[in-house]
Amino acid sequence: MTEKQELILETALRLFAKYGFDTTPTSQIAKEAGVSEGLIFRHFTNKDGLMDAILALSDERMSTHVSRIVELTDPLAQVHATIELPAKLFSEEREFWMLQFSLKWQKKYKNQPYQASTHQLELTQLITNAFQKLGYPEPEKEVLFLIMLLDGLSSQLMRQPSDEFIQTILAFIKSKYR
Amino acid sequence: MTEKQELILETALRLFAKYGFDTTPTSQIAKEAGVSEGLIFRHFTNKDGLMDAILALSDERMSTHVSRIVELTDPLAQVHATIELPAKLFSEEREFWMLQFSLKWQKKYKNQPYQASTHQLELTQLITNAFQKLGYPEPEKEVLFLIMLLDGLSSQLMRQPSDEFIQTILAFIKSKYR
DNA sequence: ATAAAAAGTGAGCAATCACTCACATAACTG
DNA sequence: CAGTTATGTGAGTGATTGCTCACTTTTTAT
Repeated sequence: MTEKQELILETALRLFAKYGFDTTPTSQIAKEAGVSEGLIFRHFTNKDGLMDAILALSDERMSTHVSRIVELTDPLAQVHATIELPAKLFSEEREFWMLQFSLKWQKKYKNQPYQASTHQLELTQLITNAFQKLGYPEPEKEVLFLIMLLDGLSSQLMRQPSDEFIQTILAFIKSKYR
Repeated sequence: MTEKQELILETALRLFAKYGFDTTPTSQIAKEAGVSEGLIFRHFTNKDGLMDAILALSDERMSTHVSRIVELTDPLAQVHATIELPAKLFSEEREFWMLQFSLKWQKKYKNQPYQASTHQLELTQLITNAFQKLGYPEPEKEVLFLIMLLDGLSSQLMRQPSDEFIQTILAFIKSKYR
């Protein structure tokens, strides 16, 4: 990955997150990245290719986070770590994950990111087992419940990202699982 | 509201929900509605005006649903009715509400629909009181929790709209509040 | 050093899109 | 009925956009 390639990806990510994919012209990406427009197409074929490259990074990063949760041995610790995941994602790379979540609603990339990825499935399986070990009578439904909750949490985090708010709500959610 | 005006709105709604606002040309709306393209602009000024007209309907419809919940006297019944709200919205007018939810993530209409409307606030207040009456120690946090949960539920409903799934998950959620 | 491959440029093209406008028809109004 | 307003048409326009391509510069390989 060239220095300019990374620069293009970073800029595209920032602009896509800020203005949306369809409303961000490749000319603007080139301008703000300080490269010629043609270079974008040389490296990423077309505008969709740019998005695909950004999404490929999503999988890598998610993989790291999930494997850290898998490493935990205590099932309750796994559940709590999962609850903390959205806030962690947003604190580390806000724009990147905001783009991910906004994409969930776009038809084009419906089968790509966060939601139905291998890691999502792996995590679901893990937390199902965790709930089972913790003695919950309906672990599958419990996981679905948690997924929905964290989905909504992500949505809240995008609007109200103050540290105080995050800590309060995380503590409250965790208090429901002990 | 003319017959053709309604036809345009319906068609625009369907196409916006299916393909997204930015990627739906006004020419296609006109074509599928069986009217001339110029008529769209005569009635709705510009493409944004079309969207605004659609969003104005959102407020009306939500108002009906919220006032029905307000009319209930039992606080637990209010909570349960709120839990059923997303599924109700989707069963009645799927495309319409899908568009609403997808819009949440678009910068342009961030201050418009579902989320921060008067009715959202009214409902939040109502359910806060309901939780208080039910003896929950932290009613404000409890409401936020429920909002997030229902947000995530909406997201699930869009992907997996089978009746069986909906009934199962609704029953499970409601079993948490009694 | 030289050739070949890769990286980088930017003017320009074809297509698309939101929107206009001159005009036609239909619906009210007195 | 005549006059006025509202509704409806669709070809045309200017601006924008994704993308190409002929070309230059830099890097790599031998």
